[in-house]
Amino acid sequence: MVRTRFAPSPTGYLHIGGVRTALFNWLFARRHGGRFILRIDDTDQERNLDEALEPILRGFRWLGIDWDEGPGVEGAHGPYFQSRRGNLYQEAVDKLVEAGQAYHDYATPEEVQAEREAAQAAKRRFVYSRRCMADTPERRRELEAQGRQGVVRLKMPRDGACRFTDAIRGEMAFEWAAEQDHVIQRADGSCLYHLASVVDDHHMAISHVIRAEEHLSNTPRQIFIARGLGYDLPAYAHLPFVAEPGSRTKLSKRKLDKYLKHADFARVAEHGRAIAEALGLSMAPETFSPVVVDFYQRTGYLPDALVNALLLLGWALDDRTEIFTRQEMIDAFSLERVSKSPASFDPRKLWAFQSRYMQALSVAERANHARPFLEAAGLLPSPAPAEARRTLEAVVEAAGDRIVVAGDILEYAGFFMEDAALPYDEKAFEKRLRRPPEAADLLAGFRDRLAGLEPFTAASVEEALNAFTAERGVKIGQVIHALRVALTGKGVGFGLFEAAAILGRGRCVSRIDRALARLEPGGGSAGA
RNA sequence: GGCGCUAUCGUCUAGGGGUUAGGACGGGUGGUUCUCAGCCAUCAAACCGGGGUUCGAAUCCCCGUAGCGCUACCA
Repeated sequence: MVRTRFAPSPTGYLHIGGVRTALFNWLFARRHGGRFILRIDDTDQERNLDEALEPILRGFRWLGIDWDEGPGVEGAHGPYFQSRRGNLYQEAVDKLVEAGQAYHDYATPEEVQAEREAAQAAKRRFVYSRRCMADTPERRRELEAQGRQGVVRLKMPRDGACRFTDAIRGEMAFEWAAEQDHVIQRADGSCLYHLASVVDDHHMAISHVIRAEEHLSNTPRQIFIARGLGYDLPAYAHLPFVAEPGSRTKLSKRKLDKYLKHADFARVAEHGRAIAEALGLSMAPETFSPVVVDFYQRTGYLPDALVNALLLLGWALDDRTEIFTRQEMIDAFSLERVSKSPASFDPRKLWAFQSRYMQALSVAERANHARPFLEAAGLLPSPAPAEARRTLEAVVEAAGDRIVVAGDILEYAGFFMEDAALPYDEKAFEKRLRRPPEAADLLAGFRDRLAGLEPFTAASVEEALNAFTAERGVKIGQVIHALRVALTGKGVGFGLFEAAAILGRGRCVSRIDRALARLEPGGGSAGA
């Protein structure tokens, strides 16, 4: 039975690199009919657990990465919170000490550090002298009588090598002597990560440990612990890092400001921020970032697009397949095809996936994705009346592939506003209405045509405009750009005739009148 | 400092003793449209360096170099 796991710390946000690791674990479990376990690494019990965990679970749910055991899904191997498994760790520590694979040690951190520095100065590898090792009760009492605090250290072998097979990197060999006598239990009785991780993996019957490359060098000490406890070893697979955009450095959640200097990242972040602002959300910059899953959820990306992009970060099927449905990726996934070198996360490539996935949806589906954004912005009541829904679908259809993420609907907010509330892009207003001397006259003339136009459709408006420009002997561009600004407030947008048809005769006339009034001396040109 | 992992276009990658080194993103140019987006066509762009093995190396081996990781009473 294949059983894989992902063990996030409750940090308050789900990081894109972590999701990639979780995804590969999930895919591997699903591929082999196994189970995917979510285990919460909450040994630092400093913050409010629920508050710190919720965004992580929400992110996984949104992405469709479901867990078979973990928070909210009880199984035979719980509890799934490390903070509640202390008894198992203590048991393991005792067993290791009893078996002579670990020992109580009473050296102060300063004493150990001094040895470490001496070794470095001599350009030797550091090997602890075990000067304060206490392997008998008498020795323990003696050292404790000196007022020393004890920890438990691993008694690592000092000869030979640790060999294991990594499913991605092949045969590995590490000199045992390079390993430290790592502390597994602190003076206060709490246990450290490596011990807890090995114990939990065993008790949760994890068959494949699939994790990031940073743990490759940690594997020997974990194997030592597992063997000391008499556990069967899981299979290991060490994934390449997810690196920063445009670099080979490990992606870190701490360095948002640095990523924002990268042009591609900045662009995506800026786009997301504009959507958040249109929604009136005040987002904390440290979590509203393109390295955090929440960013994509809030700006209206499709989970399938994000998952697809993440899939290709360190894995490829062949020389051309890029688009995978969830089932296709489950069927195709294998550890053998995971690459060994770090992959840097490219938000522009994700954007391209998003664009493709969005365009593959029907108008009704895209409208469904977009509607919550208009509601959140206060532009559409919830539930929306039938007429508003028709307008929404018409806008979505006309906008076509201009709506890449669902939040892009807010670019078309003007269609959902009162005429009197329509904001103008001042530069466009200046260029298309104020500066061309004939603009006001042409617009006024065409307004009267529209006022009597029947029926009022995209085709009839186009016909009317063609007739009008022919009569006046002007080019179509002399009217159309001015009209666009008058109707939508913007200099760019989708087809103008479609825009007019969506607004309808009354609103078109009203918006033209408002723009014309604004053109007159003293006509609301303040701030221009 | 020690130990380890890694190295193909700017980015993600395919290939893996003989290839015009393939695809995608991004970029350039031309076309189409009322603007924008798109779409179509087209172009540029890579095997880290040095040695070896071999008839032949980007591919195998060694050495460098670089990046990253581990070297914590962090995870």
